[in-house]
Amino acid sequence: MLDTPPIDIVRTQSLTSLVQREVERLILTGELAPGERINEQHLAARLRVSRGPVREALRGLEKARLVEAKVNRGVYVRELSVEQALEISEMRGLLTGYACARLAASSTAEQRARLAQLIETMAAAIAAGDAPAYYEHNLAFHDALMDYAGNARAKEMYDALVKESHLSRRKSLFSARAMAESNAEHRVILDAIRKGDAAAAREAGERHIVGGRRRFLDAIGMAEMRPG
Amino acid sequence: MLDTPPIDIVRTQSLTSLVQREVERLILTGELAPGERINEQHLAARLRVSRGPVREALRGLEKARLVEAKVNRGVYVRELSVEQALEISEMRGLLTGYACARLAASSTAEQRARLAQLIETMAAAIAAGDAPAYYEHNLAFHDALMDYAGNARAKEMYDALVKESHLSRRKSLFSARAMAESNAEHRVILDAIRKGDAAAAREAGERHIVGGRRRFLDAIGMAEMRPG
DNA sequence: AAAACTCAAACTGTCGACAGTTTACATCAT
DNA sequence: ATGATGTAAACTGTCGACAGTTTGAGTTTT
Repeated sequence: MLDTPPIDIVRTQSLTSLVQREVERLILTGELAPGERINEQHLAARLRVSRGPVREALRGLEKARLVEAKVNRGVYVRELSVEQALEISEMRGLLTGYACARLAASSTAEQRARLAQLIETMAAAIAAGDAPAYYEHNLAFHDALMDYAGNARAKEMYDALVKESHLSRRKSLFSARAMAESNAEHRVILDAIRKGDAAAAREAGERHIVGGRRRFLDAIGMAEMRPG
Repeated sequence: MLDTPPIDIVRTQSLTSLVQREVERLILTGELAPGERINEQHLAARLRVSRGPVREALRGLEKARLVEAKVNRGVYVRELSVEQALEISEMRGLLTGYACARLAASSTAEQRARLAQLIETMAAAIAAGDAPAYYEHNLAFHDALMDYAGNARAKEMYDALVKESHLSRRKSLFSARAMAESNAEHRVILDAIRKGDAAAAREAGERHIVGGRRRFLDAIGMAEMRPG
């Protein structure tokens, strides 16, 4: 396994939670690849911990859908089929649409200003051809949307879906054109929110994810799976 | 703790999964009440199992939001605030609306027939004043909706939300009037699906859950918290 | 009588070990 | 060479034990 620094004992939180966070990090960054087996003993030795906390952490990650456990056969980083990835994206779209509708119904001036600011930052990233920066601020924009919507449960579900979507082997490397398209949709969303048009905001939020899915499929050359 | 039969060792599945299922059952049936502490040692002794599998099972239930773990202080059956219960119901409504829209866009004759059949069964239960039967078939109706929608992820999220909603201490004991209202909404949903009107189906599905929430609030005498 | 303190019992977090299963390799047969 | 077979190593599932923390009863102090 990989060279991560061992975890030190902290009395205010359990080793399990630390292991869980660390393994989650390894998965989300791709250091542990989808389909890869996670060896309990090696992982425990790596983190200078016994197998107990490791097993508990893996059980948690299993429920979070980041790993799959096969009885007597070990735990594997979950692999996402294209179909599963699309389902996840559809659910993200649903939640995003919901959040947009809620914001259209009630949002503060500061919230709208913050969203506008993020859109401008993304525009700057596109102009600079800085895809990683775009990616980062895009995440922040969607986080803000879900945050401001005021439904904690919705945000948690959304966050879980985003984590899960990282299991997709295909890294979403956007072209400049795709980024521009995406950010234009962000503007449509914000406009609808500003107008207080909940139905339009919802539609724009859902469309945005559908558009993201299309851009994703185009990027991996599976345009034929476009939603019909 | 309670008098459940001990779990026997089966080699094809782990004790952890059996313990998890059993504790989940205890929680969903209310034998373990929200707020109640779950003693690892007692539970392990009850089920004739060591603490390892019990701890792993509880870790899974924590991620499923059925229990909460406090470091060094044990695991408690989760308590739901009214606000949290409403958030859950809102998410159920969102998913239900989604499923209805999908079904309006594409469903088979058998599926529509099955839904119609469930509605008639519920009508019979109402006529007979059989609230438990209504409750059961209502669950089946909503299960079928999510099943037929064809998005496995959506169904899993929905199922998780339903389980979580059982944490609400207020048991939803419906009056005959509430049941009749609820079933009338079922008919509206099915009509929209039959007409292939996705927007109407979605609206009907969401309204149905909102209506359920109103009936719920009426029942517990908190009408003032009606969504505004 | 109420609050602060003391100490033992109870409990959680963690560990190392054992049993049973799976996996991988070496050997043998074809 | 290829496939089947047997065996040892590796790994998972489970258990019992120990250490540190929390809880609660009993005692002392104000």
